[in-house]
Amino acid sequence: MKSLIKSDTKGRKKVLEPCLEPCPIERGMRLLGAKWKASILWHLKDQPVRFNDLARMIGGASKKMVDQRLKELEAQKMVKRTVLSERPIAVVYQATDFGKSALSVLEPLLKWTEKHHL
Amino acid sequence: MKSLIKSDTKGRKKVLEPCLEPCPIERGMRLLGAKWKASILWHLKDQPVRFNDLARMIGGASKKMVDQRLKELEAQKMVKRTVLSERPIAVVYQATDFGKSALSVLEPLLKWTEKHHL
DNA sequence: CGGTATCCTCTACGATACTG
DNA sequence: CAGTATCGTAGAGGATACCG
Repeated sequence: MKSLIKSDTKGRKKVLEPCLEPCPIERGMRLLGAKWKASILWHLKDQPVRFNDLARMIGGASKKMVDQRLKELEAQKMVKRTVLSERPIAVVYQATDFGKSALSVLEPLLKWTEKHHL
Repeated sequence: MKSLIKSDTKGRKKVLEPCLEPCPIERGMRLLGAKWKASILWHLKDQPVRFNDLARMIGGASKKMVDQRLKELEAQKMVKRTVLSERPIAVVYQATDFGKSALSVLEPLLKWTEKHHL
């Protein structure tokens, strides 16, 4: 599925692409359905997590992917990035309230998946 | 995102690939998150719909895509295909109870998307 | 009508190496 | 540690034409 963020004309900052699909479920899926996205958000719901720790938690996703998804989530205001210290640099990510609201919306999906052993 | 169905060794019938991700939300998204999938299912929840009608309803998706998603949904037992008549051939698709249960699980996502004007 | 077949493009995703 | 750069590939997805 297509990425949601693009660089602006000069390649400077990242911009969120609006989704124009008429069906709201479809739009919702596009917003949250990217590979690893829900999983990443899930791991950030309870405590702030450092980048490499997160990457390790999501076994299977490369750092590049984790990074990319995190940037999307940040642009979507679902995740907040905090720099704890430079040199040695330390960064943590955590789900915002909005991000948590997204997760709560996915909770039924979680139950459903488990219930049917999928 | 990768397709969920593959041909068997001899290219005969289609087989459902199991998803091995540990996170149930992630798995759920993989099951339902493919492009157009939720949207298609949505249109089949109330009445049976014929193939071409469906393709027209999902403006933007090619027949090929609609066909592909329908086959996945069928393999997942979320949609039932019924041949009404040959020559002229007529086929309808409708959501099974299981398919409807999947939709009900996505209902909160729908509300959430609308509430936040996404 | 309900699909297939073909061709093509694009980009998501992965592996690896590297940097401040 | 927290990323970025680079490169390579598979396959998702689209356009169009065709078929029984």
